[in-house]
Amino acid sequence: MPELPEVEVVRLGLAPAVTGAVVTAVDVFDERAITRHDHARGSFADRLTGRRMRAPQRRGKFIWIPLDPDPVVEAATPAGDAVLAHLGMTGQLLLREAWARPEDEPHVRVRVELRHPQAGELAVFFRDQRTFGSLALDELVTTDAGDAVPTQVRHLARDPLDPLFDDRGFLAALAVKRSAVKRVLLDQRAISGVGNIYADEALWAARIHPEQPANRLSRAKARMLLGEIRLVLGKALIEGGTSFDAQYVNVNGQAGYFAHSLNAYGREGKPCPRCGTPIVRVSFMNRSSHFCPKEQRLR
DNA sequence: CTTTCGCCCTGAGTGC
DNA sequence: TGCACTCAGGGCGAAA
Repeated sequence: MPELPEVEVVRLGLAPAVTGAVVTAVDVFDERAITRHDHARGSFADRLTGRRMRAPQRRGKFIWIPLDPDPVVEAATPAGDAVLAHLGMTGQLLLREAWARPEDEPHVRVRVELRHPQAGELAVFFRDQRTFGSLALDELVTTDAGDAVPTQVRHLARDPLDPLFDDRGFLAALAVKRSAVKRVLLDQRAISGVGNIYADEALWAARIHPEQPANRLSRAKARMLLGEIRLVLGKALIEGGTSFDAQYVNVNGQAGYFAHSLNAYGREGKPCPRCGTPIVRVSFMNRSSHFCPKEQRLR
């Protein structure tokens, strides 16, 4: 459920607490929470303990926190390394007092204890009900544009809120692909950060049927779609993200408000806010698509 | 190469 | 009340 806006809210919340902090202890309570980690180079806890964190970064739905160079294995990782996090469906990164007990709340998979030069001792809890999320220590690699990203993020396209997002490249990808336009929106190699909720919302705003073949969109329509993607992601970010239940929350455990602003997603049978036609839900790619059957026609 | 499919997982909700 | 079943879906790797 956490898509770009939710993940960005988490990154912004994490930043003041972790930037400059030193990891004093790492407890992994459930190994499934670190399935992204490559154990061949050492355990997650061993590699993270003692390291100093820099400012958190994000691309698409991935967050990472670059670390100051490790004095022990400096040569092995020329661009450095980082703690990488993907929240999956139900992952949460929560700021806690250092004395807070992980066993007092459900699904705490990992606890990272920090000492911050100003804020002092604190802890970050990684909670994850469905364990689709994961943490890892990952190597950074330098991209063509000169920025350093974890190896697991390398294959992702930039996200539409990234100033270096390749508008022309994305439009070209749409123009070439015969698959459903929604499939392209969910393909993180074409555009990252968009998930089921914001794909449905952007398609509704642009009046495009989710199963319209991407290459059948006019250039103008495709450009409008990209604009609506940026618009809906930006609005959701300002509202603190979309929360349906207690699953998505910021680092302080608070829900976002954007669920009230959804026009299509999760509104099956309810009137389209523009024309009143009941929103329909159809099965698509093992998930659901919600759209207005009157305004979003398959051509 | 593209596209599809199955798997990972838990708790809320539904139907009988 | 209880039990079986369905659903939510991001990422990834295997299969077609």
